[in-house]
Amino acid sequence: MTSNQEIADVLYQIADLMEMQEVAFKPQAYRRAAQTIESWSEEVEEVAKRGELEELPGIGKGIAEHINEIILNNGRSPYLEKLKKSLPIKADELFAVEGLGPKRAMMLYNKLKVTDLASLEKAARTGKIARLEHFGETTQEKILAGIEFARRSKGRMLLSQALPIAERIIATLKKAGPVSNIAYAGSLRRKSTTIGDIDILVTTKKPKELMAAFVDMKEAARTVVTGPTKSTIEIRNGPHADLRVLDPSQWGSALQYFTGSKNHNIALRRIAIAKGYKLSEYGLFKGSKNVASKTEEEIYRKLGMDYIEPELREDTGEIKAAQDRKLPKLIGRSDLRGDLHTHSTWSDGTASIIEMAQAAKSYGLDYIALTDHTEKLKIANGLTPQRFEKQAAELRGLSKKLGGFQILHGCELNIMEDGTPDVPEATLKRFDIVVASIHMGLTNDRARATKRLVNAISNPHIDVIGHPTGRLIGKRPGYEIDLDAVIDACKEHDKALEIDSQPERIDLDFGMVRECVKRGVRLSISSDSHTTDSFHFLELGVSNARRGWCEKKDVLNTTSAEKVKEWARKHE
DNA sequence: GCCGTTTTCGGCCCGACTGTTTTCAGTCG
Repeated sequence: MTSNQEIADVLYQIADLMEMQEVAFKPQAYRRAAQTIESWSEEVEEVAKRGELEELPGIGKGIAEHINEIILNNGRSPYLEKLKKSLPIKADELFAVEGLGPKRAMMLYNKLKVTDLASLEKAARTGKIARLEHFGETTQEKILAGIEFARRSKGRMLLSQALPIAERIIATLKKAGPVSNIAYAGSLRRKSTTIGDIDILVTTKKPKELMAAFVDMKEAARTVVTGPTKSTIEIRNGPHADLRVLDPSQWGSALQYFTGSKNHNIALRRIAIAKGYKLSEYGLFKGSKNVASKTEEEIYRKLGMDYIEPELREDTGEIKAAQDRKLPKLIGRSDLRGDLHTHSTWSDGTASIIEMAQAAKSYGLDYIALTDHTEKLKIANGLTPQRFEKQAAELRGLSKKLGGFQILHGCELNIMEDGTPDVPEATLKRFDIVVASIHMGLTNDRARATKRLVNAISNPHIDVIGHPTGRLIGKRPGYEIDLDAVIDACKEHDKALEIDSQPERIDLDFGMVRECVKRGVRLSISSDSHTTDSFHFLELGVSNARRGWCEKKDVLNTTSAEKVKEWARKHE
């Protein structure tokens, strides 16, 4: 099986090399196709088998042929290899250096035989770049700084890491001068799983003071660029951050523009052109007349569509849905009434049951399911059937102290190699709800992992599959699963799949969430809390669910504790 | 190479900032 990411990477490489040879328009076409493929929730290899590649957006006859060839050769592309022979450049490495694009990279290759990051660094350190025509000392210095940054920032930041940085910048700016509007935009506002850099927009009567405060922030390691309306700094040990100062009359168009995504904006601008408008960050224009720019809402309205929430702006069908007035009414944090996956000191949590319950209550929830680990997960101090009995006794004693807040008794059991639980049936029967997860054998192949999950879903005592793909963002990809087969099993047995909201998990990913929503599979958004201060992770899970077009009705824990128990009881 | 509210050819998003030019190309988002 050749993964979607592998196919997309090949197409990206083709685009890079073509761009360096100054091939017109094709690079964009290949990149657009690559983006479609890496965000496609179904395996593209399956689409290819059905002969339906050309139905995917941005993929026509030519690229479909390339994809078939890549699949046939197990991920290798003879076409790319031929390109590389004529131009042996690691373009993706070089383009990651700030200020280096196709033209300059080509010049460096022709004059200095620069092909990758190492040879680029050598050329810069020996002063050869500064002596080239059209380059200079300053450019050489910038390239060296860029190399360092590219090496350090390989892999993007988690959403949960970027959010507090953005909030700190906003707090600093608010102290520096009067601001009428301030917000973060970009992938942060769209709540992407990972974030490349941070975009802050502001309207103010004191632009100079705010720009100065921004580049002088104590978190800033250096200034990358600075101008009257735009500055970029590098956060110490962190990402780049941009500040843009705007006129209040252009707040909506600028927020729309800088929120992106790029593909969403390109699609919008095409629609604008078709309607005789021009859309930019300064507004929607008919000739030289500004017809909408104060709010995002009026821009979308003028373009003949409903307002599109930032989380949906990826050009994956949201524009058509907005035109047809068929956008989903997205779930919000306040729709969640409980949390169906939490831990206590009985297994590997850091707080007692009562502390966890009180924390959940003050976070605004009505109930939690206590789902400590089971016996086979030794490293997490998993509970034996006897200890679960004792835990049940403690729970009975607690119920009076919680003033209406409910604790469901559950567990997070281990799905063993053959798909069976590591808990005897008699013990399983006593739980209000059972979450089942794969913790061991994470390297199973696709067929095996799928079979384990399907077996678990078919078990009448199991209600929810926890972190269904086992991924850790930036650390391990997780096991591959046949989502279709898992969805079929969930539909057949009316079981739920979890969106685990731990920042490095966010598992299911939004692409798979969207597939579940489309097919009517119930979801559970849970914090997987091991500490009293983890319940706010639910906001990350909700954002991810929103990116997957999820509504309140799709999520199990938007109902009452009683309804959840009733649903679980039906399985046995 | 892809696509269609200009539909099978002829387009393909738009503007700011920088460095090295001495009027603009390259890069970025």
